[in-house]
Amino acid sequence: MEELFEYLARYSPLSEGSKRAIAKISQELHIRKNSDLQPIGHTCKTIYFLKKGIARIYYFKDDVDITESFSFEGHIVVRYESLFTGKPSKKGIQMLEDSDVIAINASGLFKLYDRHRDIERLFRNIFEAALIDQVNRIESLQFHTADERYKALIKDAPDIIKRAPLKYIASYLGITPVSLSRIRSLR
Amino acid sequence: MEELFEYLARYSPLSEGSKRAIAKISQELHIRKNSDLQPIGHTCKTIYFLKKGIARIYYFKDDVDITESFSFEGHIVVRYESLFTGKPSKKGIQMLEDSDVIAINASGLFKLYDRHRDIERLFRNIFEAALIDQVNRIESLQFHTADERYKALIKDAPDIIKRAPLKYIASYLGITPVSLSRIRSLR
DNA sequence: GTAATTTATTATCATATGTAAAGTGTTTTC
DNA sequence: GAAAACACTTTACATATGATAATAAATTAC
Repeated sequence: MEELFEYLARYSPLSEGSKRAIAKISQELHIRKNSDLQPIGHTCKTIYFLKKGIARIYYFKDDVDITESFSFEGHIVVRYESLFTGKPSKKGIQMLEDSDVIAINASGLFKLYDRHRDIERLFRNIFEAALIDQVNRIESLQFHTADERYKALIKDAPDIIKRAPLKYIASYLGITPVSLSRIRSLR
Repeated sequence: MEELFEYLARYSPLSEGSKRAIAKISQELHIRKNSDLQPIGHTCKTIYFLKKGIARIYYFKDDVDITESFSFEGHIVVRYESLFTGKPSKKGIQMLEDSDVIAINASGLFKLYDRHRDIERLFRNIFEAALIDQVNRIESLQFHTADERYKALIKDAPDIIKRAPLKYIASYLGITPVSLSRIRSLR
């Protein structure tokens, strides 16, 4: 659990009691490469922290597999639109490598908000940071070319090329694998 | 202020004392059509509630004016990436009509969090909802055609066509005005 | 109210990306 | 380790969108 608390401490401090409370509603999981951490159709009731490994959130649009986002070790994975609405998500979470994950029970966490104000504040800060990330992603999608987005991705996460199949990277960039191949062949 | 409190009540309840505290750090403004509520380059230190009128968040990319988002009466406008980082925003907020706005001082608001837990909780809820909106916007930009995005926009906000210049709508959709003209002429 | 400016449309041509199909290389399965 | 499945690249052609320019329509300024 230590990695998780190091991550959380980056957002705001937690009392020892709050840490114990979070530990109590969390459990460590090992997930095999290519298997689903959460399948499509389930309601998101868990906040996952990636200790080791890399994940993607994906869904199907007209039978085409679309990668909405990648998440790396040392970060959390959440399907916000399901977690905060309580509705089933049409998105799944798949691990792209054999992975170690800490699963935090979300309804348990939200209950802790009342008695542990530092926890509520901490997760408010985490979700505010996530909001910033999403705004920046929109900017990237709205007015950068596919080529620019690809360059930005490999700058941001150079090892993504080695760790995720190009077909997933392509749909993440909003293009087809064929088009990504073309972009890559220009270098 | 009543419209503001009706809006806030949709997210979670506020005590009378909390309402008074918010009113104290808020002020009503009248803004002329086409003028900036917040110019580019300023740090976002205010959360605006639109009583009447319509706003856009915009910025310049390579001298081209880009509309990042529209906001309508009965909703708030915030440049999250600046509000939560404290960094100057490269985005401005412009009113597209003569407008009535309630300006909530953000640092004043954040100070209220300590003594008014209902306020912290309320704004956590508001920002969580904003996070959902951004996730959905990403999905729209990532895997819908410009034509689909245009249809979705007029379904979502039919009067946007009458109230915002098409050039702004075009850049919001991630296309040029010429391309938007083409899309529109197909109907 | 007229002139000047801005906004929107249309046409033409260029470019980027999509689709489909074929071929090559890699991984998985038994 | 061979066969099958999958991933990636390349080519050819189709389509959508961009860039530019000309024109028309609407708005703004005086």
